[in-house]
Amino acid sequence: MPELPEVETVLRTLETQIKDLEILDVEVLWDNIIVNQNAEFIKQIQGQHFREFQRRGKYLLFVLDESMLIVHLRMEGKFYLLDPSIPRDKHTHVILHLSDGREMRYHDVRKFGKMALYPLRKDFDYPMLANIGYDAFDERLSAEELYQKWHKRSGCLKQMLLNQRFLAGIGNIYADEICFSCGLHPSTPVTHLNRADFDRILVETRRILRGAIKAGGTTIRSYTSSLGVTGLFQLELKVHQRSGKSCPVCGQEIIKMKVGGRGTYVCVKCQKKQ
DNA sequence: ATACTCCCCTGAGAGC
DNA sequence: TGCTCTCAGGGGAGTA
Repeated sequence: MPELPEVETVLRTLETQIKDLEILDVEVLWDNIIVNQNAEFIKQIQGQHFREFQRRGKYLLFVLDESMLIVHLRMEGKFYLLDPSIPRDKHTHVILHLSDGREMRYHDVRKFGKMALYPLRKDFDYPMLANIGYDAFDERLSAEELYQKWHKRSGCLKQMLLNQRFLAGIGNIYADEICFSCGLHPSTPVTHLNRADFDRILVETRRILRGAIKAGGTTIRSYTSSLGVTGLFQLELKVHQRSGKSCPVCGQEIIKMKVGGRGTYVCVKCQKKQ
């Protein structure tokens, strides 16, 4: 699943490919991908150009001339830039016809992805972003604030990392890696974490996400090469999807368990529950 | 306000 | 071999 590093990779790759191109026309082949009214979406987006490329958490933000196009890839959303002569496959749901003659195709096996178009505004108060907090790299986000907001809440560490309301961008893969890197068991109740733990969590979160961006993201079944870009961070994963293999630190066998209803990988020797 | 559950979808893998 | 069943998974909507 594309998380912050994969979304960042997709965004930067697209920027080199489609910046300042015009959207001539749009075909929507599966209505539920579009959040607002289809007819409106198609009418408004025609004739606009891709001007700026931004990201907030796992959301892609495309600044057009007069609108903001916001996309969430969810589980398996991908963009392909292809020549129109290449046959469309059955998982292609939205097609933007670009002024350089190529098609920008939104491809999504699960059809979970979403895109919406809103009039451009400076305050970023778009409905689709209403429930997400600071991006993990936002300088305004501090361990102190995270601590204040979280340390009295119910739930465990992994649930906190996956919650996008305060800290946005982490998904299942990086949540596991962050927990491991901090030496904390993912099911540790948040109330058991102290102020120093929050410092470490935020530092490790940023370190791991930065490393993953540098590697071009993680390529697993649900996130494979989009736009010809294949991430390599899967080679650096320490616990995620490594059940049965040995912990790179202590050699203990990594186990898979459920935490907060999510498949979770953990080294129970390095990650003691607190 | 917070905390659950359901729902959207399809393909992979298990079980028979 | 081939069918049917179960499950994963981000996040919004609805409900307690």
